[in-house]
Amino acid sequence: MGTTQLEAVPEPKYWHLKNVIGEALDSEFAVGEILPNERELAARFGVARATLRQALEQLELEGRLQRRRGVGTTVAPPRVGVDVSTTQHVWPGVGEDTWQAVDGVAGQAPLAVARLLDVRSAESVHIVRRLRVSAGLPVAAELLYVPELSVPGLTATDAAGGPAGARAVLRELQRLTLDGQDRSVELGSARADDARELDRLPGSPVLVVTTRYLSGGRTAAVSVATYRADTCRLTFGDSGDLAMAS
Amino acid sequence: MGTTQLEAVPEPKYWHLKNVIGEALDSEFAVGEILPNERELAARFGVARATLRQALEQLELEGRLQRRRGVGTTVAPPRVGVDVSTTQHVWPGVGEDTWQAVDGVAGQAPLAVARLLDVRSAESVHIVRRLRVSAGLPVAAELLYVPELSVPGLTATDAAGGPAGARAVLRELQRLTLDGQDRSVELGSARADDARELDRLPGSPVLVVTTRYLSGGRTAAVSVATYRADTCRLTFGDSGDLAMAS
DNA sequence: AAGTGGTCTAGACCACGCG
DNA sequence: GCGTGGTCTAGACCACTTG
Repeated sequence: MGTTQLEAVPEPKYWHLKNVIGEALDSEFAVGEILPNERELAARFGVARATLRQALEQLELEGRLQRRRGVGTTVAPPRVGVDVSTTQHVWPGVGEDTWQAVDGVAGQAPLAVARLLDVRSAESVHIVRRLRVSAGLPVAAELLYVPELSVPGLTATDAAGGPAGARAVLRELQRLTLDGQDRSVELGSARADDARELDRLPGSPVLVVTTRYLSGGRTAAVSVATYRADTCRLTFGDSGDLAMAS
Repeated sequence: MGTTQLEAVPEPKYWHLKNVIGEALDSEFAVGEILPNERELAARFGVARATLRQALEQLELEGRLQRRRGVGTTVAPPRVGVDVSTTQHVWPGVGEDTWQAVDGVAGQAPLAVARLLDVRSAESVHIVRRLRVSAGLPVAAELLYVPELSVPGLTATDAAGGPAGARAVLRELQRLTLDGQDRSVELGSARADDARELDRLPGSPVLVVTTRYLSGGRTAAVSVATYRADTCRLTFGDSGDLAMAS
């Protein structure tokens, strides 16, 4: 009875730390400014480096910090709004400057994609690799899976081999009538190859946008685009611009 | 010269571990099955517990595992597709069973929301708290910010106090004509109160869906909905159902 | 009370970017 | 070569759930 419980809910140290640093970020740091290094920060707050890192990880997840090995930790700019609205209803690669074709190969779709395509998982499909660039920085890497059935006027050698092959597939795809598309967004972690192209470490959090392109009652193509979760805010608006900047 | 470098690219242990366990999950475990505990797994793989945990964290981020303190680690079911398509163009709370009103209070919007509402940050707004339930489980917690200007026929006492007040605000809002809406999705970490309602730990990854409701050339309301990133896949489709289930 | 995952420590070494 | 963040260890204790 005698003791009044002042700290009834002892919140974790890293959580408290995250909030403290977050507030400091708002008031005492400018975008792009570099923070003291982790060993220094840990010492300053009187915690182990691992605990300090847990706080920084959260802030990076929220897009407020950017950490680069060999360089340091900097204050991140506000997230970029990236338009992924589905209202345009066009095939990938039509009025293009946002996406650039990187490569085209023949291969087989992963199981989950094969199901969406309604294709035997061992069956060979065209795979087009594209990169989305915004303001000079890569924001997304895409794998576009196109069954050979969707682009009959194309040989395997046409489709393969560098950007030219990739563009050939996109061109053939655009000859079909697009009946509709649906799209989903979920959290994922970057595969090794995507991470390399996005200039991130393997496993970093990404937003995975899966789009199914419908034509003639079939799924004509499936796109799996992985967006950097730290720097991107996906926008779907009619009016597009949900600016939160100052 | 003598030694041939077989492991030219030493990938991190936790990464390799993640892949090994991930494959085991596909082949040797059923949904809902509980894994051996972390100390046991770490010993079995010959790594420190922290390293093992790093691998499990990634798998949980990808929605493949579910960990609960005091209980254990279980194999997660495939993510639930949650429809968040914007095509309906309706005010929140119209043909409702997916969302349930929890509470209504008067308060002031956080800075980022105040900017979207074009409202002085100190100005009092109605705040409606809602919970989205899918298949009996909470999947999202929402804060709906409604400036008093948008619902002039409502006193502060009408709006406050439990579910009834919340529903009063929604009802008034529906009297306006909805001109449009736009929406954005980004990664965030759960605030303490959201985490509690979603049955997660504070800071767990969430998908933050911000919706702006436009009426009469103004932003009549802003909704900030946080979805559990581990269990949810947000769908935007015309045809809605992007099922990846077996 | 026992067993689980969650937090935290104090160290060590590694991989990378830059001067 | 030096300083940075990234990985890893071996241990301790805490918070929670369940029998």
